[in-house]
Amino acid sequence: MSPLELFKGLSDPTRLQSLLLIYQEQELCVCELMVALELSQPKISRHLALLREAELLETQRRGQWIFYRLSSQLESWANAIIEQTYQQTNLSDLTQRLSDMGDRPERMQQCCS
Amino acid sequence: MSPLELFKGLSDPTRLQSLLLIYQEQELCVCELMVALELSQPKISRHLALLREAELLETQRRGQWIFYRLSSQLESWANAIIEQTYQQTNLSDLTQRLSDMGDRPERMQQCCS
DNA sequence: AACGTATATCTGTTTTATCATATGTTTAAT
DNA sequence: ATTAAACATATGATAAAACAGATATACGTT
Repeated sequence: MSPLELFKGLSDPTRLQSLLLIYQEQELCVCELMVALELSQPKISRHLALLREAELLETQRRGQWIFYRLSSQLESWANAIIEQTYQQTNLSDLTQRLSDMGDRPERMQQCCS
Repeated sequence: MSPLELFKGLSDPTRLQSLLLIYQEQELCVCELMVALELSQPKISRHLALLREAELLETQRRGQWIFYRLSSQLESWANAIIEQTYQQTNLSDLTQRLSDMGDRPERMQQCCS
């Protein structure tokens, strides 16, 4: 992945917020992002597909949910840029709506942090 | 300047290369970027105008030339992202064409480094 | 059947490229 | 001094391309 592809991925508010929130939460599914960003399902899904095609995100299906997380292939410079951006961004509204959300899918136990 | 604006600015190859080369060289005028990137004058000029409107670059006229450099207002997180991107990018072709260029505008003496 | 997600299609908007031209500066000629 | 030419850059207009959003629908799982 090149810097240009990273910047294209992050140059849209839906994608930027989605990626940063996923970064913060380790992983999220589409329905959680819909609630946090207050956007329609196809809109979220379409932007996540772009981030996945850019190899910024990867997916894992667990039951009926598809969880998105940062690609495990991400190089360190890309991680550093995401971290710096995260430090610079206020996600409190999104985080709030996420924690107010009912019926969130259950997570696997994080047995070995 | 927000992360989103920075990423929009850097999400085009002409703008990304121009900005990184300016970062490396301290300052450059349009005619130097034309040679280094092998692109037309209006194309370079337009993209630089966008970067200036995004407050990523600032300009200074000296004689018939207009020099572009990184904005002195840039916050440190933005500088850090640019530096990381620079480390990750190979500008040797551009740098080569720049140093092969004849008739480059003269620089002020850098008296006090 | 119900739920979560993806995708196709169409539409409207934004972005980019190109050509022509305008602005401002320097140099040279008269 | 004044004018003209040459040069560097910016910008207006238009066309082409890329992108984003909405609705409807398809797919896969429970």
